[in-house]
Amino acid sequence: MTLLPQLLRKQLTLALEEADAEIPEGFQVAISLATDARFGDYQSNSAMILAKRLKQNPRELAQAVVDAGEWDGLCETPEIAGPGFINFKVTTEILQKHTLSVFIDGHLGVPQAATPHTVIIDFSAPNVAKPMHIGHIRSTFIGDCLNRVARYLGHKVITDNHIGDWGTQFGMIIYGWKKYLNKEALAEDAIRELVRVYRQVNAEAKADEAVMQECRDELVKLQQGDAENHAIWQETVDLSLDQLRSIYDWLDISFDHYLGESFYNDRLGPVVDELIEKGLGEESDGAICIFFRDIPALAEKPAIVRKRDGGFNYATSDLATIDYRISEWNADKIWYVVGAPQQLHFQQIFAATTLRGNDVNMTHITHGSILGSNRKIMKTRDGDNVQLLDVLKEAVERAKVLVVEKNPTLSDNEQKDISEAIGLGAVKYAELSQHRMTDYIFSWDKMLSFQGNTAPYLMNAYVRTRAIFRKLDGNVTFPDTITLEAAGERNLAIKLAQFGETVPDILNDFRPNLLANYLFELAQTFHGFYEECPVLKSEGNTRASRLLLCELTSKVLKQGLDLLGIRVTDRM
RNA sequence: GUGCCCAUAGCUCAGCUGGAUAGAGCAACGGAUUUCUAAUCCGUAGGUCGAAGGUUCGAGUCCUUCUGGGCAUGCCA
Repeated sequence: MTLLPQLLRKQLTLALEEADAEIPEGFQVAISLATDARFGDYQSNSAMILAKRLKQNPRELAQAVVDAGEWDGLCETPEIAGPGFINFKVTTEILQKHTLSVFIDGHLGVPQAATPHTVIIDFSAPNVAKPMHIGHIRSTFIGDCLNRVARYLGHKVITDNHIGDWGTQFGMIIYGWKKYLNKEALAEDAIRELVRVYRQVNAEAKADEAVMQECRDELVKLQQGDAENHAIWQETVDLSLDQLRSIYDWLDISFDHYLGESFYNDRLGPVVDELIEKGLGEESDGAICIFFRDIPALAEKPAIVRKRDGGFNYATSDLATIDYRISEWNADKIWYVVGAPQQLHFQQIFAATTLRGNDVNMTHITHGSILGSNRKIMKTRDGDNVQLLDVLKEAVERAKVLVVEKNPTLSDNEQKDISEAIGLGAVKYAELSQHRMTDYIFSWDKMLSFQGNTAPYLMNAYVRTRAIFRKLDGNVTFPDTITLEAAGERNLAIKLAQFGETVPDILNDFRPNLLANYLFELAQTFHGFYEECPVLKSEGNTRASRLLLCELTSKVLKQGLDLLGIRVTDRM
């Protein structure tokens, strides 16, 4: 199916040719949404841009193009406005036809990717033996949303949770496990007990060098394959993963793989050997480094792939990971949803990958930080750090109070189900409706707000559509023609047509908030329609058309929210 | 020191490739409901887009400088 702006662009391009305008090489006419409803539905500034290049009067050029064009059946005669905008208002017939085709389309008007890619998305990546805190929601929710969108657009996506399951902290954990572990506490809440043990050992090791040394020894034994230590490590990882998975399940986020750092342990040495062999790895101050002398920004920023003590670090691990993803999964794109502080690291990794002769397309999808009340990044050690699970539970509890109040007759199970959809949805929406680059200060009230531009607002629009169909007796048959007369109907139809324009845009710059914004506008438009246009009390064609609009709104809201990872319920 | 990001209404934020009179939500005030679910709708009020220059027919958006924040800058990830 063809989107409305595509139809207009085609027609405008033809008009330019008809008007004998000189079109410079590479010039493409652009159609965008009207910035204001009184300008029509869509607008183009192409005449102004072209006039500038051709040194002509923009309004005259616009007029000539409009006069030369053939607009019948597509839109009303375009109007020239301001310095030379061409404003379009599509005809009711076209809009009606288009609405029906979106309604019938299995993808609600969202075009499929012209060239599907195999995309690896690397996101969330928590450390084991530590609880996920509020800072993890950005990578986790954005990554999950991009996964859903990319799949919806027809790409082959492989999600991989590159968990931090191998590192120096295991020396202390193993030492503490052997000495201080409370098995009962471990059974009750494994991560909490591991954190308790870790903190205790950490404090002890700081004060006592002998303890520190014992921790190092435990780590060395682990790395050398000591059976007991390996078993402790394995159990730690398993327990942590159980707990992480239960949170992901609750959030309806799934990964195809959980290949953490430990998985690549045996592959690190060979990577470094190969780098040395190819002349890319050089010794420097006892370490093996990759230098990027041809890249000005990185000229003085080598990547260390083997430390002076012979150990490897995360640059090595990431290179091994890339190798695996290319050779085993045939990745042609890799998206890293990781915070902005790691920019330099990824620049180095990407440059190294190019030097090694791989042409996989890699993107570091950065995001800002969640700050504490002191405007500093929330760190695990900070006292005011907020655990993710606590936020989720609080959100669901606050939602429950409202759900019970508004739906006293529903069963406990239904109330629980709705409360979870609302609470978890609100937290996800709070994150995803924000531009990913901006830093923001964590606020319970903002994160858990249910009023205004929030998930419950969108969910409520959906619930209103479902309520209408619940009241209908018998089966609904949707018409194969519709009429759009009232302003509310037309506005809604135009807004619905934009779903297919919005979804692909998300991946241009990896911006889930574009979808969130669109869905908010759709819900607003629907609420307006709902006030203005009674459905069940209307009759004939009007009623049938409105029912269809409601059903289409319902589908788009449900699908759109699903792309954000937010679930809808029929009541709330 | 160098590099990256950010600064928009009282508060929290949109504003994609420069486009028309800069928009939402929250908070404030005034209205609408014996409802197709008011978690809603309509209205009022609120701005020299951090500062100063520059490019352009046109700048919140691009360039330069400055101020104020955040982050990164070789052996933690």
